[in-house]
Amino acid sequence: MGRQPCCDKLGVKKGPWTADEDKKLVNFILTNGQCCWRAVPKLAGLLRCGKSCRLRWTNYLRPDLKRGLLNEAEEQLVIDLHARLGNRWSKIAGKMPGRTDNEIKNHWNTHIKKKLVKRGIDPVTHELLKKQPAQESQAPSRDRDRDTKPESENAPESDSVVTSEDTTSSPPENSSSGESRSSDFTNLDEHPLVSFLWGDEGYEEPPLDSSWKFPGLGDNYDASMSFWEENCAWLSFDQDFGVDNFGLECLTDMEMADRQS
DNA sequence: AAGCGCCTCAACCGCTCCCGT
DNA sequence: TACGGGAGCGGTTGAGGCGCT
Repeated sequence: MGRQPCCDKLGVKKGPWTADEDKKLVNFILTNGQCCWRAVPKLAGLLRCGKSCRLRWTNYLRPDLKRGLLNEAEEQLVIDLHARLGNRWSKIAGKMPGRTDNEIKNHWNTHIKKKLVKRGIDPVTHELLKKQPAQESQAPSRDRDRDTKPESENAPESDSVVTSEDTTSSPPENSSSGESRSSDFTNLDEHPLVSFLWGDEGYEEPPLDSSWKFPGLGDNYDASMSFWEENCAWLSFDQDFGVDNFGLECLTDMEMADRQS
């Protein structure tokens, strides 16, 4: 139907985000909250399309994001949820505070899929593969080496479908996107994200509030990033995301919701 | 030390869903 | 109820990183 593109193709920047752009976006969202994404680039002074801004925020800049690889419990949780929900990554991510759909999707495609195949499980149906492909995967290859961590590799597969019973270790108390956590900061000075972003030298002060500067931070983006990672741990699993439980109940709820839809 | 090939993951694209009118 | 517009979702891509030869 020739839908209107989400943004003018002309004059819209693509590709990796710069620290400067990140700062502008974060400044804007922390100040104004998430309004309509279409308007964000213009208001924030970015030459990006709104979609791109939303993606950058939800997948990378959001304060409540955990970073780093999924741990074993999280992986198992992903497997369980995938068995129930299929490729509905956003729903899966919704049950894993601090993780994004993109992150989970990537991890699934690059790690979990392979592991399941190695264990003789079809990653699509979560049922046992007819012919154990374990042997096939023995073929020497570098990535196998990388993947070949002892941890779950030897897990016996007695069930054709992976169940949730063994995921009681799953940490998240609840779900909910936690998208607007930034509003919890009454003083933006205290916002670690602002802190780390200011750590980048050479950035021109935005017209918002010069008091946001944090000279104590590192000089480069990476250093600041690690600062951010360290200081935002509280935003991950320790945080109350507003949903009571993250056990099987949530799955039941999901199933109910699915049935309704 | 250099070159090559594979892997990872951030970002894009296009479709679907949802909501307001 | 139908339509249009915006947001969200899932699949895909490609640049950069890393390990092996």
